[in-house]
Amino acid sequence: MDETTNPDAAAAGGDPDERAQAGADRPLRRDAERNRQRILEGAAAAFAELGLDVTTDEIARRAGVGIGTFYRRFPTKELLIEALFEDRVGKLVELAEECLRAEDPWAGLVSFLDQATARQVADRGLKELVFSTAHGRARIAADRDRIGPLFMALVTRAQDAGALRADIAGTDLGLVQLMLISVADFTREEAPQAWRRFLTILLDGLRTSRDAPSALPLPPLDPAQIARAMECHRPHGR
Amino acid sequence: MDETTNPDAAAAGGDPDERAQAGADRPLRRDAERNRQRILEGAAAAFAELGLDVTTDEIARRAGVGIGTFYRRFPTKELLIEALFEDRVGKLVELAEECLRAEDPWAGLVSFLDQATARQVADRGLKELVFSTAHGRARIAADRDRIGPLFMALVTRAQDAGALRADIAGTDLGLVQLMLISVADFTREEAPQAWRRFLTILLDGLRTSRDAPSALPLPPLDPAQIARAMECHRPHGR
DNA sequence: GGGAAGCGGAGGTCATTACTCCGGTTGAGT
DNA sequence: ACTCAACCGGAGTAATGACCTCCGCTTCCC
Repeated sequence: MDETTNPDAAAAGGDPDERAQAGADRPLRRDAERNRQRILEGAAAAFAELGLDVTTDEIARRAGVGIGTFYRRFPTKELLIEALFEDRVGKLVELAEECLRAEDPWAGLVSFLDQATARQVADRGLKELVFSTAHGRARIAADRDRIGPLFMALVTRAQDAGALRADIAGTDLGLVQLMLISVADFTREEAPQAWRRFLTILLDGLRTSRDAPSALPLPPLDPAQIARAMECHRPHGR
Repeated sequence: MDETTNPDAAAAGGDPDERAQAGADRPLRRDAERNRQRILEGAAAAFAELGLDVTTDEIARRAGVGIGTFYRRFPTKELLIEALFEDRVGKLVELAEECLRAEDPWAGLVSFLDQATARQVADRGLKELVFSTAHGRARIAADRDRIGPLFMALVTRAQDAGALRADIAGTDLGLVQLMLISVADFTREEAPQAWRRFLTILLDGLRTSRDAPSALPLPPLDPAQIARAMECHRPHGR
């Protein structure tokens, strides 16, 4: 169980088959390895679309394998989540660091908000990992903790440049993303990009000053779209 | 069953007891009427706090009555929802009409956003009724449909006055509220008023122009508060 | 004081979800 | 080719939770 999910574990003990260490892959039978990949792919799609609460049956169904196979590869759903999102959250941290190095501090901040939100809109599971400590107790939690200081750095850098209003704190950045993701959750079916309208509006509110409003990147929803969004909107939950 | 929930029904049929029509109240035994009130009160609190998905058991528990009693008064949870929220949604419509009559169009718009959001933040059930057609098929749905045109009127009036940027549509108003409520849901335990920060920021983004940022009505959350909010945050659902 | 209306809550039913078990199958080494 | 351990699939289990019914006892009203 451990060796299928944690590549480092096998190397430690007295492994009878030394070739296992030489090759990068586990000594996993071909069909088993193929199914493992299928599960990873199916789970990634399922988590992105439905969130971390998808049933194991749904994941197995999407992967095209039996439930028994699923549980042999990942004894716990939690282990699968760790395996899948270990780097995804880390990538968000990297994005923040990268945007912190942008020449224009304001542009860096905007770029971060835009891309970080886009990723979480595209991946419900990622959003849930970022905004709740319910899952991901291991490495994911560590990455999550690295985000806070980076928020603060992005904010103060943009403030020092005189672009961002002075009364904003690092913690506001996360809440801004939360707001945008909520809009995206609501309008997903009708206008998946609608959240960008509100990012633009929010940014106009976050600037120290401006004359005219920035151009909105896409048209508003019409009432019929709102009505349809309300139809298939589960207040909270799937 | 009907006569306990629908006051009009009893008057129609050949009711043997004519006094039932004379008095405003149903010929309901005193303890029964008392329990009915308790259920209404308990349910109002439960819906406000936990949303429309609260279990009937929880409602009965808060009301201090048995489940049997609950079901005798309200054969269906849906009937209870109708009875409770019939006017609440209507009150939102009235609020919009009232704000439409404000001397200053911009102030009217701001006032509406502020109060409408505050009511939905204070009452999860109300928010769910407004943003989803899952519940409330009768009179509530009718009231919900009256809101759209009023949004449009509020917007165009503020735009004609030159205060609101021209590229906003009526439908944006609902989504702005949705964003603010999402923040409130997240920060509820730590800083119940935090959403007002973002209302101010959004309004600064919605103005046609401004020089300096408006003062934010309360301080930002600190990282520890965010962390605690993440702890007790159920990604979606209770 | 009598009887209808009402009370409470144990428990039935049904749906959902994480997870197990085992008879049959497949792949890898000889 | 042959063998057997590893693997596969999915019916089945156990736990949970939600809605709602039923019925023996209580309370009110006349």
